[in-house]
Amino acid sequence: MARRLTPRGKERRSQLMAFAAERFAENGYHTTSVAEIVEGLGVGKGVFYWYFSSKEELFLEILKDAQQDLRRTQRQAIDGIEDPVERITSGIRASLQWSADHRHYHSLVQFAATEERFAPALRKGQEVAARDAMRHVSDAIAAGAVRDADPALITHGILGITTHLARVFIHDLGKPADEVADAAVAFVLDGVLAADRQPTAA
Amino acid sequence: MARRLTPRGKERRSQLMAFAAERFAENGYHTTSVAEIVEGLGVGKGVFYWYFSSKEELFLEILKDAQQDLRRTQRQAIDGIEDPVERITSGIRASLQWSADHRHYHSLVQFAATEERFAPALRKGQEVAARDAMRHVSDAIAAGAVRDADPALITHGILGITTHLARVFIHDLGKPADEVADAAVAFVLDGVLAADRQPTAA
DNA sequence: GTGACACTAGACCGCGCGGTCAAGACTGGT
DNA sequence: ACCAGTCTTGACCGCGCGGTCTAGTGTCAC
Repeated sequence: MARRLTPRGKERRSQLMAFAAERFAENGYHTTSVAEIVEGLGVGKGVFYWYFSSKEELFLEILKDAQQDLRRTQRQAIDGIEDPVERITSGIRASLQWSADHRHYHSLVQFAATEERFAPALRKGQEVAARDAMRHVSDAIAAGAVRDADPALITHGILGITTHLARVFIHDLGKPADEVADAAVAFVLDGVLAADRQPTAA
Repeated sequence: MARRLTPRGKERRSQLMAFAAERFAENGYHTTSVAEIVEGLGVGKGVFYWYFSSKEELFLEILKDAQQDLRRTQRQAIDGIEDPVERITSGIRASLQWSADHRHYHSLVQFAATEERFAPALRKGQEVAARDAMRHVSDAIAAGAVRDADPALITHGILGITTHLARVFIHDLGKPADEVADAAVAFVLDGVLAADRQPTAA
């Protein structure tokens, strides 16, 4: 698409994306019709196709936006932190907080993975994120702070814990993000740190 | 539905479920039409609606089947094992092996979670699985083998690692299930075991 | 005030979908 | 041999979808 947009136009576009994201997350992509989206905003169908060339494009745009936003949040969170392990834990905390603040994003991702035409775009963003995280893991291993195992496996173990706990405890059960973050960090560190650990007594 | 089925009928029904599961996983639920399914099997449309009252019912049936099969596999894997920690690790290994043997199931689950009308059925099965696993975690905590934290958090941490590693390394990268299982178990145990652990040296 | 263009409305279109149905073929029990 | 009931065929239906298009209206630069 890419049109010249006045401030008013930008506002409309954002409205459409925000509302559609909510509906997609709630009801699913296919079950949410373009008609439903424009009706929900009380506008005509022409508005939709002025800003997006198709429903598919809208979805991809929402996905891209969310991935960029998460990445920006993570970068800000670890900015200025030197210790690689702290960078990792801060990243985890930031991700979980972001998850709590953008609840519908999870469903969108899950859906995108199930359809051939959305999977590539999704995967691309996730690979970028995984590479970011893996760099810190590798740094931590090099510094002797994390046990010397395949960084890819460690990284994805961390990502797995983080996303799953986000879904179950933040998304579904509504627990506060910081509590879940504490638990996630504890789990990850005790599985990852090479330093000694006190046994919890028998 | 529930019809009286002759052996021939049961065979057809299985064919339909197997083929549909493959197409759903490959292309998505909505993008796979009933017409496509029956054409793929070279039969008429009436066949489909003889065995299933709707496309939706078919999907739920596939989901239920898979969940039952996984659960059966897990039960068999831990049968006769006493030590709760070993039960957990055996469960992890069995799950990952099952994942490798039933690659398309993952996509189905991911999709089911994104649509209001499938989510309940999915969640129900997952809660059963989580409760199963949690019992062993609680046993392990009681035995002093696992550190004394919220069993739900520990359990879901384990499930998160397991499913995520399955998706990335088995599903996407095609690594052998037993290798991934070793890594998953190592990650989980070092994050969970209360017993002493040797530092990996600095 | 006027022209240029960003923006909006909503009737309309064709397609392909999920689902139906009437007619008949196959199969096994008796 | 026959019948009851399982199984199969494929033309058909109506609906609702994504997407189009025309006739506008709002807005701002000059």
